[in-house]
Amino acid sequence: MDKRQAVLSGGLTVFARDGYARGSIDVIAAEAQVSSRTIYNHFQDKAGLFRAVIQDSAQRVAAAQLEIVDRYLRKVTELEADLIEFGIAWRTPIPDYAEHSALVRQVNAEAGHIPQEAIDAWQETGPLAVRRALADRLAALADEGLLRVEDPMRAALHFSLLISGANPSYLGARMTPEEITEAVTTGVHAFLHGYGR
Amino acid sequence: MDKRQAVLSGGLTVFARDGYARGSIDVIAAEAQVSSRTIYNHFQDKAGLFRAVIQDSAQRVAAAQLEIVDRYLRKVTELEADLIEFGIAWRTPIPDYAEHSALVRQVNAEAGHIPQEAIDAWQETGPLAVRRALADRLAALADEGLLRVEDPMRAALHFSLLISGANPSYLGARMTPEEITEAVTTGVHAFLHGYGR
DNA sequence: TCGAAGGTACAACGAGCGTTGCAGTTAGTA
DNA sequence: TACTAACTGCAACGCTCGTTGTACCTTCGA
Repeated sequence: MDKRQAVLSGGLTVFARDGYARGSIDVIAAEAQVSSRTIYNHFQDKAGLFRAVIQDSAQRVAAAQLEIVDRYLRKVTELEADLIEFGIAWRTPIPDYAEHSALVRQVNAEAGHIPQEAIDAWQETGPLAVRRALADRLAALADEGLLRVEDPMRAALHFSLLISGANPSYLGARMTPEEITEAVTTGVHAFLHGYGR
Repeated sequence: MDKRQAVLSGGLTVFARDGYARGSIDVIAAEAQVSSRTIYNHFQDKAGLFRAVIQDSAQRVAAAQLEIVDRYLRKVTELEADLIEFGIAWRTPIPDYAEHSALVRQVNAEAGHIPQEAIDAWQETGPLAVRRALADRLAALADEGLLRVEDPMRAALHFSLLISGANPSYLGARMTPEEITEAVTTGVHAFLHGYGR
C-alpha cells in the first residue's frame, strides 16, 4: 500500500543489479508494481530516486549492523571466540544484504557521477556510523586490557576488512556457512595475532 | 601510430571514468583521436572492446606489481621495515594506477553483466597472478622462520587488504605520500602483530 | 607509378530512455 | 453520497547511443 516504500525497494533491486546508468525507471516501476508516473510524483528525478535508495538501504543495513555490534560486543568474556561469533553474525546475510552490498559496489563505481554531498551523507549514515560503533567497542576492550589499540577507527577498519573482505565480491558471492565460518575464523585470528614471528 | 593501442588506452580512460553503460564509443574514439569506425575495425563490438580493455589494463598493472613483489621481497633482512617499504612502493601510484583501480571498481559493479569466462580470465591475469606471487614470497619468509603462515593465499589476501584497503575509495582517492606511509605502516603493523593482548 | 590496406567523414537506422502532460480511475474521507 | 488525493495508462518529445554502409583519402611497399 505504501507506494513510496515499494518504489524504494524496487529501486534497490534494480539499481543493485543493473547500476545507475543501466537501471531504468520503467523497470523499477514494473518491479515495484507501480506506474512510472508515480515515481515522479514521489521523487524529483532519477538522480533523486537513486540518492533516496542508497540512503534508505544504508540506513536499514546500518541499523541492523549496529544492533549486531551491540548484541555481540557489549559483554565479551572469551575474546577470540566472541569475536568469531560476532564476525559470523556480521557476515551472515540478512535479507537484502546481497542487494545492499551490490549497491555499495555500484556507489563505489559511480562515485564520480554522484554529488559529493550525497556521498558524504551516505557514508555518514552507513559505513561511518557502523565503523564508529565498532571502534567504540574495540576501544572499550582495549580499556579492559584485552586488546592493544592505538587508533580505534583504524582498528575497526582493519577488523572489518579482515573478516568481510575475504571473498571475491565478483559474482553473487554466495558463500556457504562453512566458508563464512572459515573466512571469519582466519580473519579474527589475523586480527588478534597477526602473522609475525 | 598504433591505433589499436590508442583505442585501448582511450577505452581505459573512458570506461574507468564513466563505466561500461555510460562510456560511449564516440567519446572513446575522440579520446583516442580515432574515427569511431576504426574501433569497429579492431573490435567486434562494445562488449568486446570492454573485455580487451580490462584484460590489457590488468595485464600491464599485474606486470608492474609482480616486478615490485620481486624487487622488494626477494631478499628480506629487516622484516617490518622491508614490508613497509614494499607496501609503500605497492601503493604509490604508478601512472595509470588511478585509472586502473577505478576500472576495477567498474568491473566489480558490472560483474553481473560480464560473461563469467571474461571475469575468470581477468582475475587470472590480474589479481590472482599477483596474489599468488605475494603468497609465494610470504611462504618463503615463513620457511625462513620470519612469519607464521598456514595458508599463504589467505595471508596474501589479508596483507593486501590491510595495506591497500585502508582508504575510502570514493572520490579520486588521491592520498598524500604521508597518508600512504601512515596507512601502510599501521597496516603492516597489524599484519605482523595484530591487536591482541 | 600502382595498388592495397587501413583510416576517415558522414549519414542513416532503429532502439531505448528520461521526462512530461493529460484524461480517466480508484479509494478513502467528510 | 460527494469530494479529494493519489494512482494509472498512454502517448509523445527530444535526446543519446550502438552499429553499419559507403565513398573518399592517406601511406607505403612492390
